[in-house]
Amino acid sequence: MSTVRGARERARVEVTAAIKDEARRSLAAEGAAKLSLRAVARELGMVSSALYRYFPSRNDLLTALIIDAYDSLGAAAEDADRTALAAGAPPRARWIAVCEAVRAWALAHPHEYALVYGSPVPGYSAPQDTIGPASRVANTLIGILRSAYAGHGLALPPLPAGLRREAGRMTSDFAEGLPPEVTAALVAAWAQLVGLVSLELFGQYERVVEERAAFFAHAAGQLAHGVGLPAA
Amino acid sequence: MSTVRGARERARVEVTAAIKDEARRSLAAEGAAKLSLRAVARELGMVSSALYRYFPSRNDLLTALIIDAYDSLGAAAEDADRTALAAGAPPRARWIAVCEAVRAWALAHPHEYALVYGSPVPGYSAPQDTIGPASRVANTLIGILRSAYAGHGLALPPLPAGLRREAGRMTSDFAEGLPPEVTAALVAAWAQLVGLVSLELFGQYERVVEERAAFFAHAAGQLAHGVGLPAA
DNA sequence: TGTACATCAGTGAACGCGCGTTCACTGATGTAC
DNA sequence: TGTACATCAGTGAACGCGCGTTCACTGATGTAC
Repeated sequence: MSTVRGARERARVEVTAAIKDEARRSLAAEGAAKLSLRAVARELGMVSSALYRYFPSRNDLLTALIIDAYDSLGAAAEDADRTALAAGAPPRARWIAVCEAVRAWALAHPHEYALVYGSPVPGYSAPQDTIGPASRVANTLIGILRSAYAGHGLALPPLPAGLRREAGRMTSDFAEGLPPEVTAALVAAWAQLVGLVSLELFGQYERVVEERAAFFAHAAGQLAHGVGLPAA
Repeated sequence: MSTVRGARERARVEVTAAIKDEARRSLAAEGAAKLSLRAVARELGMVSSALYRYFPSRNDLLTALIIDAYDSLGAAAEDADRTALAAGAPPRARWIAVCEAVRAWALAHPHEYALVYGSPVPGYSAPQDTIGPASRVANTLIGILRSAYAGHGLALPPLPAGLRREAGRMTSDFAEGLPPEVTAALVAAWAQLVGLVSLELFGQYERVVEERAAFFAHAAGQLAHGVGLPAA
């Protein structure tokens, strides 16, 4: 009953996937704001109204793409960490591996990256379902810092008075067990990581940075330093 | 001849400004991808074809908005630095003042910020004219580092071998006079600054960072540290 | 100062296009007896 | 195993909308003599 579904159910799964694949292709050509159900249907040889059997509206299709993008990016980050960990890498190397994985995924899926980390799509607001997938990358980074902290500890300067409460709240909200100054540094590093990737991807490195891989590797090392994972 | 223009010329300047103002308003409501000449014209009580007397196409209007946005942001950064300098602030305080000015401008003009630092508008590619205005913020930061370097110097660890050439090239391209490791750190800090502002603005701080001003101030201090401007 | 002409802002209609969504329908697949 | 009915994927037409851009035009402003 749960393994062998009927032809109807199997077809449904396949067509749903085909719609999302085609929508991702359309995303790449036109951007999220111009994602069009009719264009997707046309490309699939269906009539546009048929898509409504699969997604109740354009926004629901967008939501599905966003969740998939977060999940795909999150999986890439988790894989990179798992691989580094299996190779016996210390926390700093794991951190850098995850940063590199995020950048690599973004370069491979620029429009899905823009979908989640670019400017918001006008008229669209992400529903609750995106929250879980959205935090996978951050959780991976938190995991690395947790094990570093459990190992040799993380030495960071104390927080300014004005930020202690907020850092405490953030810690108990999503980074239980870390010292608050590490939590604060982590969030800042995460924002900075996204900044590095976004600027490269959105064309701001034009005429500025040429050797982008080397530059990113250096910056990722600085980020590691910023969260208390200094070199050597 | 150059001071008192005819009624025609004065009208042209005013209508051009009115069109851009209305377009900025429309930007805020719908986003850049949906910026519509017809909607702008409608709002101004003109007929849509009349706009073609002022901008040869939709893309040219977009370009004008982008240049204005870069200029407005650049002016905000420069003002902040001038003010800090006039108050006798040391380089680190000037750096932080400029970062704060960028954030404040972005919060005040979120859609213009998204226009220049958000995901690229599909089907639009920025022409040469945007390059100059685009670099005003970076140039302000470079100026601060130059005077810090001329003063007490800037102590940063040496660059990894793989980045020395690139850092040298960047230095001679746009930061003549700075040590290459400072140039590299500056570019990374600039990307990270944009990341901090973008994430806050694009809604990624939801459920994560609450006391955003305090958090940003702390992060800006870390950025200053990263370019060799440590506290006290 | 007055006249003839050139310039140009703004009009209104049109072209050709694409969009999201609804709805009554057909016909194939699945289910209960 | 066979029949009757329910479910549901996909169709095709339609609604009502908005878009960028072109074009021939009117009428006011500016310029040269």
